[in-house]
Amino acid sequence: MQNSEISRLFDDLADLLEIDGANAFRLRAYRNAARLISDLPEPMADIVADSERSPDELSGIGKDLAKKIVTIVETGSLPQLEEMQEKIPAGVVDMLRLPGLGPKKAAVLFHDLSITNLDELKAAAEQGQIHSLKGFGKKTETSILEGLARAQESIGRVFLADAKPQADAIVDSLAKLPSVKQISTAGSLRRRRETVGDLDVLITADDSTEPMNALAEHELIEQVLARGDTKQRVRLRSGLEMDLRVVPEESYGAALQYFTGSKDHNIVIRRRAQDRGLKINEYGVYRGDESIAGRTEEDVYAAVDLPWIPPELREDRGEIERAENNALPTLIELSDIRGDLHMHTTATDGTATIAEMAAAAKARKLKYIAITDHSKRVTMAGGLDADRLRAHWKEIEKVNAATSGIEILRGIECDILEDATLDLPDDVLAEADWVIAVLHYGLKQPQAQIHERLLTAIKNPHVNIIGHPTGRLIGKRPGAEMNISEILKAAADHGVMMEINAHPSRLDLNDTSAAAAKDLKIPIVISTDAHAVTGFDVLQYGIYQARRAGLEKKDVANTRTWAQFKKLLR
DNA sequence: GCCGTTTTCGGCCCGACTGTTTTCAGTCG
Repeated sequence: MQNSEISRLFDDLADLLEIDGANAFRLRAYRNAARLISDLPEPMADIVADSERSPDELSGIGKDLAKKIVTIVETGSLPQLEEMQEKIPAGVVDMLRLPGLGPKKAAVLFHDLSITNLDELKAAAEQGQIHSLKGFGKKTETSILEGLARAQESIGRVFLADAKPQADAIVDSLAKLPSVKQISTAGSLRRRRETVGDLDVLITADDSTEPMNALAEHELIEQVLARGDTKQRVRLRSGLEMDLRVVPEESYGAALQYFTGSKDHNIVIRRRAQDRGLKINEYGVYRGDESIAGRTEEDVYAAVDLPWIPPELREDRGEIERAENNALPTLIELSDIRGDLHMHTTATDGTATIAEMAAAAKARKLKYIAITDHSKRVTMAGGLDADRLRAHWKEIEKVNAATSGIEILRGIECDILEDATLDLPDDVLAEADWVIAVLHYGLKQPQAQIHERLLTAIKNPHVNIIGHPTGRLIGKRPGAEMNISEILKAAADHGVMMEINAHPSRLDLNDTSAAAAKDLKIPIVISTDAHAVTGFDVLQYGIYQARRAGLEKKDVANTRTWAQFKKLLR
């Protein structure tokens, strides 16, 4: 039982208890425990197995939660959760994903209208049954329908960061089988799209029996949905579905190219083949009946006179023309990154101290970090006013002086307020090493107002970068309305950098906007926004997004040393 | 639910906004 799975059970239970109207502090205890467990650097199962130790040695875990954790580790399930699931249908929990619907409203819809899933919710909203409920109105009804429309687009898609570890675990175990020669993921996961609909895995093997049996029995697999000689479809415990394809060695490259996509990219490639009197399918490249390529992807691309194209670029967004002109970028790698310039500590809503974050960053071979806690507007996080910020900076200086091997910079994540002023005065911002300006609130304002806010920040001489520029949360919230290219032009004019926030639910800027920023020669900074020492782990997903944008090492400012980086600051 | 303790139960980060209401509950971060 993984920490993430234990954490998930507590989060699920908290959702259900919330709809059930449980005490808010009890919920907090469950959610704290869930976060604590998922951030825990060692497996909870190890603590349970150790007779000298118990989960309640962790602050935030008491006798009751410790008992539940032991139950989960030993039996794989939590009786209280199952009881609650009997009481409240899963579809009611789904309603919480819609913006504007929280636990109280979901409970009213469930109890008063007997709505148990999103389909029934849609029908009720369309029939106008909702606006007459107490506490609801016309606007709520409309926003429910809008939220449902958006939720349906992203249904079944999960964050790359959730899908990839599962795919990797399966690939790793299948790769160890004696009969398996080659193995790779394909599809949107291989292209590192920010969300993934299902998993595709390709193998070459002498015989499909062993890998298919092994997959059927893999601990992550819940059910085999279909099985033939060359293709098996399974459902994972997480709900994701996966196709395993067994192909002959002479077709591996062709199949990998075919199943990696994207569809649009492949259409252009196949058209090139036609122009050359060739035919490409998942088995190979053919001239008439004769196979002329297919063993490797390089061979397939070479057959249409192209160099191999990195999967992240295969979206028919100009990569084929670039390949033809030998102008493909050398994409940035995780190991190119030298510093991380966005993170939080216990001063606001982080879980680790300055020193702990610095040590964790150093262990990841980073040479510099900026501590960028929240400004005072973010009250829930205990955001810093000028006095507390200056005291915090003193503390950072102290830790920096006492630490070797990594430079710790004094930063701030300063809110751009709804009235287009900054949350801290200029004389304070002027003292910082690094100022990130961000929108957190009022994201629904009209575009003109959003622009005014962003332009105010961009024009402020102390602002170095705009953090998570759109404020989107993938699959949940679309981000503020803006003309991003206009904002980027202003940033380019004023020497303001742009962030790719690496958090899997943000990845903001997205791939296309980051590519646009590159075209304007805006230095891009890939940041983790870490709120815990484990928060640095998401850096990889920021790199994937940057690769999809075609970014090279030189396009990303935090691949430089801090001394070099400083020269980019205005 | 947890914690700390004045060892038995009270306190636990909360301010702004929205849409509802006509003084505020629910949602958000």
